[in-house]
Amino acid sequence: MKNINVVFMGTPTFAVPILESLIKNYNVTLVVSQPDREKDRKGNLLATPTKALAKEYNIEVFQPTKIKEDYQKIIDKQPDIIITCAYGQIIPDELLNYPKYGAINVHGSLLPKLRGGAPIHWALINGEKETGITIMYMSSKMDAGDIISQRKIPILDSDNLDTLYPKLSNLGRDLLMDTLPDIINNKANSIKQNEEEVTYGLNIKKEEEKIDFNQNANIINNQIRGLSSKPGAYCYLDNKRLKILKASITDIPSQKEPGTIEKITKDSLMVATNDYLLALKDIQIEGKKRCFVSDYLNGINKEELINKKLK
RNA sequence: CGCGGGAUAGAGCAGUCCGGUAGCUCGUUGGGCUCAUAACCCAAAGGUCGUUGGUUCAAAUCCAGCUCCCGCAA
Repeated sequence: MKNINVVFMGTPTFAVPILESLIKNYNVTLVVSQPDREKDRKGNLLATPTKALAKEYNIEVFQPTKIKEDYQKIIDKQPDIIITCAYGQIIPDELLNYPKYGAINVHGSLLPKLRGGAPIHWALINGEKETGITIMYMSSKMDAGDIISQRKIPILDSDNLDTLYPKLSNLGRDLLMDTLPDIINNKANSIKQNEEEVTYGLNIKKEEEKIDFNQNANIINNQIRGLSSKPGAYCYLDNKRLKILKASITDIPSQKEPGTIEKITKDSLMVATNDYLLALKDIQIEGKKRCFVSDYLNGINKEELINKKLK
């Protein structure tokens, strides 16, 4: 398979195992990623994860600001196939139509469910019991192309973003490796997506990270799972930002106004919601490191904390 | 030089303003109580107070530089 000329387009950590596997088995001649945007506190730009990996293997990297206008470099590589995974920009038709084996995408949901940039987050937030990977041909519409292959994975109650994300990333890698030979040998069948079943999992907005305790405990818990540990679901305690990284639902009915710290146990802050108490287990207060609630409770006056409200 | 918070025992914190014996809660170890225990009681170990320099009779504390961690913003 080393004779197949692959251009890979992808940006975040999710794409890394997939890219690495491609590098080992195919001839990846160019890696396209979003421009470096993330900075550390000193203002230094950090390389995107796929760029960092490409550099390890001495593969050329291309980071156009607008792929829509700036794609000739990819054509010049004369790819046999373009493989994308969480690239982050809409790719122009000229590119999608160029390679003889087409342009395919590895997506972190069971399409047509959860089209968009944050399918893993939303699968958790929505409380789904299963999700998976879809490999499809790309079309000009976001995540709407014909499906080549899919593989499912259960979502466990114990899963959060930190655990599900790498599972899906590795699943994507495995499915791609199993699917690619069929594509190259023209044995792949693809089917259209059922437009009536389309749902979206668009990128998370800031306001979607904020917790509204005026909901049922399981809804809040799913939000916490879907955002943990980064960016983290948050609320405010004493005007300080409090991220909640892990919680669990109890069967104790809430007595007080939603958001009230109703009870404190050895290892939990029990917060009132619309229905049952939510037991906070793992938190991070603004300016502090993440810590278990059991540790946090060792350092504070519990009497003063009780009946305070999270907003 | 984007804004702000922080660094004190294995963990979470107080003490810093106003310099003078290193504290709290938990954990660990040993002992006791108990049918038993994650419960209770007693005891012990565990700290160059991030780092370097300055002021002082005396610095965790005051002053200056540096390092690292975290939140926000991009």
